[in-house]
Amino acid sequence: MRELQAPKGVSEYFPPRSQYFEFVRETLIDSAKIAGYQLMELPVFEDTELFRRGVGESTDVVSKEMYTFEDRGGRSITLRPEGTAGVMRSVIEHNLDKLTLPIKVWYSGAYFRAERPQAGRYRQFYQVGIEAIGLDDPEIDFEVIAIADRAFKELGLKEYRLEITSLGDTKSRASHRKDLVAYISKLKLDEATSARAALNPLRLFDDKRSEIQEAMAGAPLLLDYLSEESSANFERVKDLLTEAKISFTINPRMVRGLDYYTGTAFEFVSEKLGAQSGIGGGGRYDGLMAELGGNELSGIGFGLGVDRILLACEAEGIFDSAINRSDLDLFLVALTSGEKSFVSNLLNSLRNQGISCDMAYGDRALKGAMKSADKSGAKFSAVIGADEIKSGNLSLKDMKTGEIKEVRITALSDEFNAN
RNA sequence: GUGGUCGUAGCUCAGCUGGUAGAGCACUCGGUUGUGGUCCGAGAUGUCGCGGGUUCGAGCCCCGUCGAUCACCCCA
Repeated sequence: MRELQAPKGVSEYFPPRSQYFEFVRETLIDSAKIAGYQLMELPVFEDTELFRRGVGESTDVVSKEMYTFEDRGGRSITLRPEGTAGVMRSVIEHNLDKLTLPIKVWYSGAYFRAERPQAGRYRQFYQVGIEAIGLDDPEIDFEVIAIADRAFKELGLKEYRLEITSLGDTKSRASHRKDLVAYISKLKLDEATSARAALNPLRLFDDKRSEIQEAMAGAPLLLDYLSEESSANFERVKDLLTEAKISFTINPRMVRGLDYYTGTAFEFVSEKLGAQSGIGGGGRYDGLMAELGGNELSGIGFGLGVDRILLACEAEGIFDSAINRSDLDLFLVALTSGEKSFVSNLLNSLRNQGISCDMAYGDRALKGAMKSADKSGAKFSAVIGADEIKSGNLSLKDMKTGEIKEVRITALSDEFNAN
């Protein structure tokens, strides 16, 4: 074991793979931005109470997966396990709900859950999320789903599916729950499972064990209990998705892990990942704002798992053809150490003019320096020796074609700005 | 939190029934005068995850531990 190593279960991204991570994250964010969502930058830690009330005591996330500690002032602090609760807190705290509605925000960052690590499941993971608050309308439900779907298509993902359902309103949920509990009480379950069912009977729908799935086959479905309004909303969302040619399947057994969801709920699942195949999910939450002490505003949002989406992209071979994503225009090589300060200055002045360029550092032989030029992925390279400095001309080499053309050193910036 | 598998050079891995380590890739240098990507040659590299035990002797066996991985639970 190394003396120092990263804590268990964290994901890290470094070159060259970090460029794909960045690409994925930026693509997800762009999809939200072009729909009018604005940045919300929030703390990674919050008062523990926020998640207890916001996410729900009955959830596994709160009951056993939070990183909670006491700070120096004796306050109970928790590393955010998800993003929505923090957004709500901030909206309420800064009275954003008094402004024009809906509030449409996006956010991105690290989240923390103390789970056993697994492929696609990390203790620190990254999400891009959006929330549209203060509007209860199928149109906005559709918009939120479409933003996620557009992001995935933009990335080039094909092997994924969208599952949707409606979790109904408070009344429909209550009557369904009553029947479901009655149904479950007749089943023979082991201790752990019935304890889980007692906390949230819906969980049993999600159990992967075949005996449980068989036992649940005849269980009453929430979709059959929807109120007229919920049902009409759900129909409208489905129609909009169909019109937009966003394919989906209805999964009446879908369960969301956090307690606050109501109404439209959805999940994007990659076909190319293992057990942790959910690449994004979200839904509507009616009672959350009020629960946290704010106005009775409804909202909808999603969280997209950047780590898993990156994994899915790789599994689909999306980056195979992207051989070179380097941003460098030019790579300079000093022939001998005598030209290094000249090159260094030239480099600096080119950068001042907005040209992305780099140079071979250290005392490497020309062959080695050219190798680093190659590896840098720069579009052009140039060797600078005493001759070039004297004449003021250099040979600009196109690294792809090998073509060389003479350029005045003073005209270098024009050469690149023209492109 | 539960269970399975695994942990050898920077990376991917080989190492027979225990005798103190190897390959490919990558890396560095070179193949005569200042141009990379192919080819050829040379070179460097490891406390075999860590700790303990068994043994004359362990990378290979046993125990523990840390980590990874896969599944359950749960979820992004």
